[in-house]
Amino acid sequence: MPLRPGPVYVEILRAADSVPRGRLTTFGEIARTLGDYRAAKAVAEVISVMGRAYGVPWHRVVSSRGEILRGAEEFLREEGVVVKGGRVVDLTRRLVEAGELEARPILAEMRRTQRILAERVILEDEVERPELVAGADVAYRWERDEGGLPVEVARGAVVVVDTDLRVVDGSIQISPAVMPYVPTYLGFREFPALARALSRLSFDVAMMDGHGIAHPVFFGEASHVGVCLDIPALGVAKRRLVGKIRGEELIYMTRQVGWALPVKPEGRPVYVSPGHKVSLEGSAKIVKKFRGGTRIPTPVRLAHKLAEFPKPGEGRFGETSSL
DNA sequence: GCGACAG
DNA sequence: ATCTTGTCGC
Repeated sequence: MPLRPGPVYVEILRAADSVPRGRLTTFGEIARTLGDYRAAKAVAEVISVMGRAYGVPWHRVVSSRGEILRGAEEFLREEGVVVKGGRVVDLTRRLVEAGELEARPILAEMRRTQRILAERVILEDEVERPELVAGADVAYRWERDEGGLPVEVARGAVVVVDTDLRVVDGSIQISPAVMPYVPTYLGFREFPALARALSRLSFDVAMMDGHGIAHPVFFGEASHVGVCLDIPALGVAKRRLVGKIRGEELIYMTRQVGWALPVKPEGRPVYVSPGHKVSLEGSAKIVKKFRGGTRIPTPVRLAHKLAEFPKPGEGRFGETSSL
């Protein structure tokens, strides 16, 4: 099966390819063309890692302050662009703005999909007393395909844990990443790898690294996975994406979307939010029950470890540990 | 420099 | 998330 970069990677490269010789654009302009300025950092990474190998004029894409990518200076000079101190001098005059770039507003389309699917989220407990919790996480690595082209690879891992916090089952699934990490679109990035691993196992509720409804359109990764696989799911995150903390409640747009559960009296809280077929109360209850003395609950912690790509020379059969 | 947006 | 040296604390 040949590795093909997903549509978001393709649109980023297409946008860069539409910048003519002697002109420039920015990571942010490309991100806005895709439909969301939040993708600016992802654009920078994709252009710098994939641009040269895919034959697009990567050197014509710079930061909003005119900072150029490493190695771009000689190519820009050759096109008559003046570079001084690692920055282009006349960005304004040469700038190709978002409206002139050739790319589809794919992130805007994905946002619409999130809004539609968010209406399907159910915030009631399907399972009253979960016995088996599936911790799920994904690790990433840039690799090269058979033709030497860089592709980002996802390694999804799921660990099923019982009420004694014992591992009873697990799965690892490797697949090409479908899109780079863009804040608020994490569900799209991780869903394929998670779905492959989750669909091979049986459990009562899935717990993943990320947020559930604590999201700008109430459709974080845990909601995405929960709705699309029609399984109970909840999110556990180390950092906040949206909302304000009031006591232990996480409030966004006048309603509670999750919890900021204290771990130690003075330590940082862990953010918990329902994804699908789990209630607010249920999500906190499950995390407390399956938390083994550490900040990150055991199922997610183990999944995180299992997802890691083995270092060269370590592990057998491509596995980090045996399950 | 500030603000900050999961992974 | 990944890249990475040393450092702090249970």
